[in-house]
Parts: sequence; structure tokens; C-alpha cells
Amino acid sequence: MCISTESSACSSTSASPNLPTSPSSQVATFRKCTLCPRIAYTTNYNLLTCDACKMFFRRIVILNKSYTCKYENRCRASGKSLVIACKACRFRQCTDAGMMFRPNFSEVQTPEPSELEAFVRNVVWLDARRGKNMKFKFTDEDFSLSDVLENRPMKLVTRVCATTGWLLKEGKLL
Amino acid sequence: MCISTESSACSSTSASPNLPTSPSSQVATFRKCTLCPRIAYTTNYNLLTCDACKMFFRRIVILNKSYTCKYENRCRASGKSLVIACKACRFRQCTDAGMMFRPNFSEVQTPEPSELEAFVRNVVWLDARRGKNMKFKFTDEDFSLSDVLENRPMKLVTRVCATTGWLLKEGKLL
DNA sequence: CCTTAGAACATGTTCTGAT
DNA sequence: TATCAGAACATGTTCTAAG
Ligand SMILES: [Zn+2]
Ligand SMILES: [Zn+2]
Ligand SMILES: [Zn+2]
Ligand SMILES: [Zn+2]
Repeated sequence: MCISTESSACSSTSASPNLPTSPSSQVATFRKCTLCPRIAYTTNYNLLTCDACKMFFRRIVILNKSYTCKYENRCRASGKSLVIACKACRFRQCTDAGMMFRPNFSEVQTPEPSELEAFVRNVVWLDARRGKNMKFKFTDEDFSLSDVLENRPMKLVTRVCATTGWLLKEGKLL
Repeated sequence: MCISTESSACSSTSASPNLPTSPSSQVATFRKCTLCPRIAYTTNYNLLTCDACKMFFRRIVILNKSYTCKYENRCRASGKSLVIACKACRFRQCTDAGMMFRPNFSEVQTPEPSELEAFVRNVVWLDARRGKNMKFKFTDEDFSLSDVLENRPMKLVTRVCATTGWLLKEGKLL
């Protein structure tokens, strides 16, 4: 087998599912993800992991989500699944293994669900008002959404890509 | 085994990866997807398929995409992958098996890449103009984006959900 | 009730840019 | 050049609602 938890060099061409293949041609070197059977190309958030595990961990942190295990907090990858189905246990596996990620804007505390809803409503309302006012009256009032969008929490969908200036979809909601 | 291409009743609880499990408790009935090893619960686009194959097919049609096989148009599902990695061959497998889907708005011909770009630029420009004008002058001019968004091709990202009125993400780009 | 198209949500893979 | 966070893209799963 070509998998190694250590730094021993292994080879692979480019099997789409990032699973190890038989060493046919010497191309890229890799090791095994600390958390699942997939290939790990680099260290992610302080732990050698595959990209799937990286993104799973990242999204939960960014979106500031939390899950509760329905069982005994001992869920395992079952059947043909490569990872733990229970999000709570899968995430705990990440942190237990040493993954860590503290976004800059982490001081932004968790908005309550009601706050999030309020935020969305605010945007919708502001946009609606802008639409009305710009048709019927002249005003200097600032109708831009910057006030609301300013220091918005990462969990919201409406983030603007720093490079492209386009809206991102990671934050859901769209 | 509990898989059957016919209508014989099988059972499953709720294994996350839609793969058949051993018949433990009699709950739901299912058959095998015509195109892959997954479970098929219903007919989709005229063929008994799983939801993954359904969405794969749907998206290509909706987005009006086309792919070309880099090999001999004989690609197969390899290794641990459940489906054909080559999109061209996987899609052809769908149509060959009888899947069919002709959206209402199909008369909307394929916009050239340049047209697509132009569309995006139009929206951006219109939005920018609206932002400026509503600050400095009074006008009856319609600054809504409806003109542009009107009969827009499905392949564009900016579709509005008929029910929620929110932007959808299926169309990519956003 | 069924069936199933489509939306919504979740996850996985690849690309890009900064360092 | 190598690393890796983050964006962008692609795919898979679940939910909703119309008929
Ligand atoms: Zn992993
Ligand atoms: Zn658990
Ligand atoms: Zn299938
Ligand atoms: Zn092919």
C-alpha cells in the first residue's frame, strides 16, 4: 500500500476522488489525512488533512455553527463513508486532533437567530425604501446598504470578494 | 442483497450516502439507480435514477453545457467512484438510458460568452448608475434592473426564486 | 396519500494568490 | 519554488410544494 502517516514519499497521478491509488507513475508525493482515508497534500489549520476535512472544519468555524451529537459522542465513520456522518463528532475529531482556526473578526459574537433574521429584514427593507424614494422624491439621505453591510458577521451570505468585488456564496442565503 | 432492478420491495433506514444497506428494519422501499449503484426512489426525467444522477443531468441541461470526452467515449466508473468521472460520457449515459428534459424556456438559444459578459456588465453598470442618480437628482427613470433581468437565459446565475423572491445560486456566478 | 421537479442545503474538488 | 488560506467551482443530499 502507498499510504503512510509519516513523511514517506508516495506517488499518484490524479484519481478524482482524492483517494490513494496504486503507485503507477511517480508524480506527486502525499501522505494520509489525519482524519480520514483521503490524501493530504498540505497542512491545513495546523493539521495535516485532506481538502475535504479542511473545508468541513473551516465552514463550521466561519459560520459559527455548533452541533450536538444525538448519541454518545462516539460516532465513527460507518459503511462506505470516508468520514463521520455526525457533524458534532466529526468536528470534535478535528479539534481533538489539533486543528485550530481563529478568524480575525472573531470578536464578532454570535448573532442570535433573531438578530440574523433582523439583519436580513433590514437589508430587504432598506432596499425597498431605496426603490421607492428614488422614484418619488429627492433626498440626500444615504440609501446605500453600507450601514448594514459594514461590520457584518461572517455567517452572512452577503460577503463581497475582495478581489473580484462579487458576492460570495459560501455564506449561504445568497 | 437488497438491490433489485425490478420492482421488488427492499428496505432501508437512512444511511446517509444513498447506498443500499442490509435489510434491518422494513421502512422504505427502493430500487437501484439505472446509472449508478445508488438507491433510486423515484423516476427522474423519464428514468429511474438516484438524486445525484438526477441533478447531474438537470444541471447540464439547465446550464446548457456540453462536454467532450478526451478519450474514446467509453469512459467507465473507475475505482471507488460510483459514477463516470468523464462528464461527457456520464451525460451521454444519461441520454442513452432515456433521460429527457426540455425546459420551457429552451428556445432561449445559447448566449455567446461575450454576451454573457455583456449581460453582467450591464447589470453592474445599471446598478452603479442607479446608485449615483438617486443621490444627485430626481427622476422618473426606471432604474430597476428588470429590463436586463427580464427574459434572461437560465444559464445565468441571477435567477429569482418564484416563491421566496431571493436570488438562486444554481446558475453559478453568484 | 403519491410522485417528482425544483429549491435549498451540505459537502467535496480545484484554482489562485499571497507569503 | 513550496505552502496554504480562501475563493471558486462541482457534486451530492434533503426539503418543499404542485399536481
Ligand atoms: Zn480528511
Ligand atoms: Zn456523534
Ligand atoms: Zn445514480
Ligand atoms: Zn469519456
